[in-house]
Amino acid sequence: MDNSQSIKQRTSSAGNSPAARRRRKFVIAATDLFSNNGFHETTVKEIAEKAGASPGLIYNYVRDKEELLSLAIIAVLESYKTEVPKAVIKYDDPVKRFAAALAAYIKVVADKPKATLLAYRYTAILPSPMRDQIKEMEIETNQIISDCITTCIDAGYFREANVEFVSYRAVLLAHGWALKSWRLGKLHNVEEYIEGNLDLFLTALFTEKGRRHYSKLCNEAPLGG
Amino acid sequence: MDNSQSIKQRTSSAGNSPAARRRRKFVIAATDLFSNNGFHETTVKEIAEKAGASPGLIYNYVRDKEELLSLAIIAVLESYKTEVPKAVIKYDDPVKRFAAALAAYIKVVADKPKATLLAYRYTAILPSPMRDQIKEMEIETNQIISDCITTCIDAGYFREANVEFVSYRAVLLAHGWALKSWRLGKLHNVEEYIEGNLDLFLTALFTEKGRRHYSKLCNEAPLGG
DNA sequence: TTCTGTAATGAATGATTGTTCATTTAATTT
DNA sequence: AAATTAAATGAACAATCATTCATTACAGAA
Repeated sequence: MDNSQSIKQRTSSAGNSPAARRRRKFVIAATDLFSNNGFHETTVKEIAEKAGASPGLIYNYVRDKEELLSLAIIAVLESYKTEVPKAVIKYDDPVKRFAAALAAYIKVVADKPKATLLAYRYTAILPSPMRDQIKEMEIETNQIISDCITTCIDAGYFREANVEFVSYRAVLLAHGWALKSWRLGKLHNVEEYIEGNLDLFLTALFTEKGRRHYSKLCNEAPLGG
Repeated sequence: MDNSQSIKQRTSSAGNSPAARRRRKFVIAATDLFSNNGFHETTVKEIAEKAGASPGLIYNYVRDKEELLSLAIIAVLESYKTEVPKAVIKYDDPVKRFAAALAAYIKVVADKPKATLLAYRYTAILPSPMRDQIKEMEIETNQIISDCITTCIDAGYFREANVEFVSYRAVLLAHGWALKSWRLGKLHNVEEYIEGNLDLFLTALFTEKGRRHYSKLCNEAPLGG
């Protein structure tokens, strides 16, 4: 009868009420099943089972199956947007910041590769406003990397370049870790992948000044962390 | 009653019999619909309509809906495997060959970005033997690029590097053109994208000898084809 | 304990859709 | 023309699931 009342809390993911916690349980279960078996191949019943509840109950916390997908994908993007800045603020040096951002991004992806794939596979089926929100979040994370690059250029460490463009490639290669695993199987470990990509970008972008600056940095304290 | 007889030709895509042509019509219609609306969102009826036939007829040419998906994805990978070598054999110079391979790959992707996305989104739902075949085809195309890089290294133009690793990144960035369009919208044209990526790899990989060699090449005749 | 509102259940519903197959149409042969 | 084979149709079938809702279990208040 009354529509909007029965849905407990429509806040995106925050909150610690019992309602919010139960809701999160459903999202987690759904994420897991969607990631492993695909969205269309997963039934609501299975999600309920995995969350230790009955199928009907899900509809008290979520409008429909699709909303679970939205929430799952948004959680992934949120983890990018949280983890990358957290890594960046630890450093002052522009080059270190860039390196930390790239490394952090790859690590988040590597931590839950299936989740990244989920976003890749299913963003397209979401209704357009939701897609826009997701795109917005992507761009925000990209911006963090862009800023790092811009700072490096301003400091004279990186040569002039289309920043937006370079950062897009960095992000793509980060996602690449997840895309790789099922396309070509496991070839390397994450550390190697991070190092290889960092090397690629730095070698391509450094000015002479940047190169000297960097080798001095490396002698002082090894990168990574 | 008799199963295997009524299916006209189970050959992958070749043949010019009327049967093969009709079969291809279905695959083309399916590819278009799957690409634009998604596999699960497309009904067999729609495919039939688009192909100008009745739903029942499809099953004379194809085992099931899923086989249409297989054929669609395989067609994409086949176009990679055909176009890239075609571009490479036009050149003798190792660096030019690498450049041509990368450019060709990006161009095929850019020509049918939706098709590339199709492969990304739906390979996972295919049965494992089909997935393996697709993976095999991927690797074969990768190998072409790997070979280019190895030749460059042997000639002393590129520095030592993990070849498999570098070629994977090249492929990923090629696919990136398709992945980009719907994630971040259109930022650049393909030509810029090709040039930017080429620049990235060459700057990162060149030895001093390679750099000199390349600038000599560029003065003789501008790259690209 | 009794009452009351909320949480939870899970069988029933209804809509969708891949697939089949009895039937018709067309093409080819005799 | 008649007979035979192949191609094509599309209504009907069967299975699947997302979603609903009548019903039950529960929690706290009076």
